[in-house]
Amino acid sequence: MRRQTVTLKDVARAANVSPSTASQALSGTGRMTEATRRAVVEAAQKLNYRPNAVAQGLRTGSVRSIGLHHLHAGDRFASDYFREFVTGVLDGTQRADYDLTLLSSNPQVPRNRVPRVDGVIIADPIADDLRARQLLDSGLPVVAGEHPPDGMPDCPVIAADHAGALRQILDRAAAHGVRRPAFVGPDANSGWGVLLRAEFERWCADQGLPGATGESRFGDLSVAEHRRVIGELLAREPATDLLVLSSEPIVQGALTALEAAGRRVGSDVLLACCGDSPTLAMTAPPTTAVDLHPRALGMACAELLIRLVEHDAEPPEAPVLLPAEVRWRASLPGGARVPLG
Amino acid sequence: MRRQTVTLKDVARAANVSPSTASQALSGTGRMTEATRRAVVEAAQKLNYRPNAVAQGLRTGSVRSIGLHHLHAGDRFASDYFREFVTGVLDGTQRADYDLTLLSSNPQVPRNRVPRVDGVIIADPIADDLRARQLLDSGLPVVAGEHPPDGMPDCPVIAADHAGALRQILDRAAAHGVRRPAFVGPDANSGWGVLLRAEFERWCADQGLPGATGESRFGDLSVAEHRRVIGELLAREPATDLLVLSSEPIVQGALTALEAAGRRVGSDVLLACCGDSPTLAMTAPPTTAVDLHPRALGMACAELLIRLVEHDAEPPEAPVLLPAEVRWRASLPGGARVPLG
DNA sequence: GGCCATTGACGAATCGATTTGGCAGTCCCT
DNA sequence: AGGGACTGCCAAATCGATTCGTCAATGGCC
Repeated sequence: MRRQTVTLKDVARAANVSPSTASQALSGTGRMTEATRRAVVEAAQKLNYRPNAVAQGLRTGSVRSIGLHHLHAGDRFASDYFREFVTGVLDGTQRADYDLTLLSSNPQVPRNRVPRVDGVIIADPIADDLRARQLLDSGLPVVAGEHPPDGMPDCPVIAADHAGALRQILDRAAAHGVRRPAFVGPDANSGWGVLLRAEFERWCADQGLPGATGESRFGDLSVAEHRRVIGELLAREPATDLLVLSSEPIVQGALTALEAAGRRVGSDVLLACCGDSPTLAMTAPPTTAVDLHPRALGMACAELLIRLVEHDAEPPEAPVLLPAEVRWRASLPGGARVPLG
Repeated sequence: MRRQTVTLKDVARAANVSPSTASQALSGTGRMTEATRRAVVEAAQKLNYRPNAVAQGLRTGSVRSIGLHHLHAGDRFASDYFREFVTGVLDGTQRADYDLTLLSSNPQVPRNRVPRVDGVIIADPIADDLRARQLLDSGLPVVAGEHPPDGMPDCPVIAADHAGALRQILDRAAAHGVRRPAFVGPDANSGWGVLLRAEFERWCADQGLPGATGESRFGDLSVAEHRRVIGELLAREPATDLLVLSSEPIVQGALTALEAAGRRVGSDVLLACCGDSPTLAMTAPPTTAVDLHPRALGMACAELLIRLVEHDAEPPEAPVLLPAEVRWRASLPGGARVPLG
C-alpha cells in the first residue's frame, strides 16, 4: 500500500509540539501562542505537508466530493443534454470547491461499497437501475435531476417544466388547426417519458381530440429503430398532422420516416421535440424544440445537494420546477398560423 | 457529521463474533468454520451492511477512484476532443470498477488537501497551471494525456502522434505545390503547441521553404480573436498558400479571415487542422484534419494509470505515441494534385 | 499420558487526521 | 496566602475498517 509521505505527526515532531496542537495550529482553532502557531505552519510548509483527505474524510464525515450517477454515463456524453447537465453540475460543485465523482455505473452489477461522496445527484433516474436504487437506500443525501419513475423511493427532485412547455406547443399546434396529434416517447422506465405522455393525453382529452402515441425503447439512440416506430405510427394513423417527440435522436428517425411517407414537415405535418439540441436548429426545416436549460438544471442540483449536505437543510417537499423555453422554428412556427394539409 | 448507519461492529455484534472475524468472513480471508462465515454474511445482509469506502481507503491505501485534472474542465466539455477523451477515460475506469473524480480545477487557487484518489490523469497539461504542478509533486501516480510543456516535472505520457500526422499533411501539401506554408497554434504554454510548431519549422527547414507562424492564446475559443490573428498573418504574408491550424476553433476564424481576404480555400490556399471535430466535415469546403482518436487516448491513459496503481508497474520511459489519422477533405485533398494559385 | 500441529476466533495495532477534556502554570485580586 | 480565571499545550478517544500475532481448544500420534 502507498503510504503518505509527510503526515501531521511529522509536522508536529518538526515543530516540537504534539499532533493535536499541530492540527489546531493549521486549522486556526485551539489556544496557543502566535509563536507556536507560526512554528507549526512553517514546519508544514518546509516539509510540504498536505493533509490526507481520506483521513480527514473518515474523521469529519465529509470528503468534499459529490457523486454523479447516470445510467451508462459512458455512452451518454454523446448527448448534448447530458453534457450540458454535467457542465452545470461541475460549475456548481467547483464553485463550492467540491470534486465531482462520476460513479461507476454498470446497472447490472450492484455495488458493494458505499461511495466516498457526501451526496449523490442522480441524473435522469430510470426505473430498473439497481445502482440508483442502492444509492437511494444508502442513507446518503440524494437529489434527482428529473422526475424519478413511479416505484422509486422518494427524494428531492429538480426538473424542467416539461408539462408547461408541452402545453405551449400543443396549444400553438391547435391554433394552427391540428386535429390528429401524436406523441412518441420512451416507455415507462423513464419518469420523464411517463410525465410527457400523461400530459399529452390529458391535453387531448381536454380538447376532445384523439391522441395517438408510440413508444421508443428508452436509451435506444439508433435512427433506424426510431424510424421504424414512427413509420408504424404513420401507417396506423395516416391522418397524423402533429408529431411531438420526446428527444432529439427520435427526430432524425421521424424526418426519415416522414420523407419516406411523402409528408412535408412544417406544412403537411407539424413537428416538435421536447428537448433541444444544436442539431435541431440545423434540420431541414429547423425543428421547434424545448430548451430545457440542462446547464441551469445541473447547477441547481449541485447547489441544492451541497446545501443539504452542509447545513442539513430541509429538502423541498415538492419537485422544484425550472422554466423551460420553447424555441419556435419552421417545423411548428410560433408566429402566424400556417395552413395545414 | 453524518454517521454511518450500519458498521462492521454492528454486523459482528449481530453475528456474535468479533469485528476482526466479521471482516475476515466478509472478505473471504482468515480461518473459521463455514457456519461462522455464513452467520456473518447473513447478518450483514439482514442489516443491509455496506462497508464505508473512506475507512477502507484509509486502511488499505486505495480508494478505487482515479482523478482527472483538466484546466477549466467546466468550460471544456464544449470541446469535442475533451468530451471524447473523458468518455474514453470513463470507459477505462469503469471497466476496472474505478470511479472517476473530476478534480476541482481553479488554476489560480492551489489546493490544500491531497485528493482522495489513487492516481491522476492530467489531460492536456498547461505550463502555468498551479494545480497540475501540485499533483505532480504530490507523490500520487500521474499519467499525462498529451505532452507536458517544458519545465514541468517528468511523468509518464501518452500522446497522439501529432508530428507524424503533421508531416503527412505537409508532404501532401508540398506535392500540391505549396511554397509558402504558415502555421498558427497556441503559445508556449501548451506542450502540444510547441511540439507542432517545432515540427513545422523543422519540416520547412528541411524543404528549404520559408515558414510563417502565428500565435493564438491558448484556451481562447473566440472566433473574432482567431480571425484577427489570421488576418494579421495574411497581411504580413500575402503569398501564403497553406494554413496549418492547431485546433478546430481557429478554423472558424481562419475561414472568415480568408473569405474577407478574397482567398478561396482548397484552390488559392490549402487548409488543414491538427485536430478533427464533426464540424470540420461540415465547413465549406470540408476541412482536412487529423483524427487524434481522443477516446482511445483517454482509455489508454486510464489503463496505464490503473496498471501503475495496482501493480506498481514500471512506467514507460518514453512517451507512448498513439497513431493519428489524417482525414483528407476538400480543403487539402489527399488524392490527385490540385492546381494551386 | 505427553507432545506437537492445527484450527477457530479474537485483541490490539494501524491508517492519518480531529476534537474533547483536563492538567499544570501564570496572573490577578482580595 | 489562597482562590478563581485564564492560558498554553497535550493525551487519549474517535472515525470504520484491515491485519498480524496470539491463544485456547481440539486432534492425532507415538
